[in-house]
Amino acid sequence: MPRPRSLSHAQLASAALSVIDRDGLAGLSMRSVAKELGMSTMALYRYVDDREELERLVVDLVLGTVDTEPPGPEAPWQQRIEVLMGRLRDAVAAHPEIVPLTVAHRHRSLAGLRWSESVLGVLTEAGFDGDRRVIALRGLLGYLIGAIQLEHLGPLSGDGTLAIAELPSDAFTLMAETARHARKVSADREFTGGLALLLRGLGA
Amino acid sequence: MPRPRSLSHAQLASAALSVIDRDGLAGLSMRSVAKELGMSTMALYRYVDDREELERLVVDLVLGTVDTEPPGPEAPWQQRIEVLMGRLRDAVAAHPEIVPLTVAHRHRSLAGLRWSESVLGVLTEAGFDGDRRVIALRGLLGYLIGAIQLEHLGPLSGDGTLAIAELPSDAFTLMAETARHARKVSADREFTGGLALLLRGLGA
DNA sequence: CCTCGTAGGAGTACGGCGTACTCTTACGGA
DNA sequence: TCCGTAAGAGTACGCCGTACTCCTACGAGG
Repeated sequence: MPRPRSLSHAQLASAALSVIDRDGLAGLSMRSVAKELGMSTMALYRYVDDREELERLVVDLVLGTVDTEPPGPEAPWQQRIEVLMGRLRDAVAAHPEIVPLTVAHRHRSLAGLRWSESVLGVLTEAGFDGDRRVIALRGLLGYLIGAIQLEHLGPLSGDGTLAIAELPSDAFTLMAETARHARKVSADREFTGGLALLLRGLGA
Repeated sequence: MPRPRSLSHAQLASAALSVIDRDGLAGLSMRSVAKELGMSTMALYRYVDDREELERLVVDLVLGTVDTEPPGPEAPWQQRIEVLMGRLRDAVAAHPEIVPLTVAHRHRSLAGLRWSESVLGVLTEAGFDGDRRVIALRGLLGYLIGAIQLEHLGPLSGDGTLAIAELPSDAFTLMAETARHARKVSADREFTGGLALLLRGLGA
């Protein structure tokens, strides 16, 4: 057969990721990625059906870096899950701009599914099955997605905390007070603290 | 002063919401909203700085419908919070297409802040303060945002469950099994089940 | 070694988007 | 009645994703 492909999906994805890291998610376009690769815009369509598939490749690239091997089985299951959750959070935190992409394409990413499978493995070994296991996984996933977005797209912590602290404070007494206090709580402690609540609930 | 405004922000927002309900979020544009109102595209900019502000108005309109009055103080605080969470979930569920908008503009919506203030009120009456209260609010908010997105934008429940059930099942044994089982768990039970975990953790 | 089919890649073009800018028009106070 | 002001229309620009056409470089079969 003629003309072997000169580009792998991984190269394409990492070019897109470079664009995102440099110019933000808003800077991502078929044109900008093509320029990054030194080829014409339309040539990208030899490798990808549409922009959505390109985005999925980026998500796969990032989620592919997380180690899905469940941590040592001698540890308590709560801690094993905490490690898995933390690894995914860290991988996304390395490229915060892709947060909206991970949310949109999570369920179509093989790497993401591998991670879920791993979490399910730990849950199963801990004795979860049936409805309880479904609810546990969904609860963890929901918290993970929501917490990551709170962390990277908005207050309480981060810039937004300041905005809230400037509200008409007679109508939002508690919000103002909490926002002020939140500035002293690190994103790490917020994440693991919330997760600990969930895990404690799972254990009861 | 001349030419009183012929449109209120609420009218503008509800026109935009009509477009979204009819044509989906992808159908929302300055042009489509202007057409809905029978006016020129650029006239919208007399009422709104840019598209982002229009989106924020839509979020405010929807979140404005939730009753933020905390339920009766005689009830246990877990139940009071569950009611508040449920009300917000229901309001969003009435217009599922706006989910991405609520996530993006949540922290700039007055109605959203009112809701948070109300949750903080319940938490405070339940004895939470300082770091614990920050973490409780963030945990609840994170779960709420994540769970709503899971519910409306992807698997496990919904169409995606089927997609997962068709995976190479030797590599994703647990995912396939869980997805199959998840079809028998209603979205309602998933949401309240996960929330119950969080609330149980808060109570310990 | 040559040739030919195939797939890679370039170029052009279209419709849609957000929005900056200019011009016209309808109103309310003096 | 007239005038200042803001409402609204219209036009245009530079992006976007992508459909389509054309040219070109390659590798296998003779």
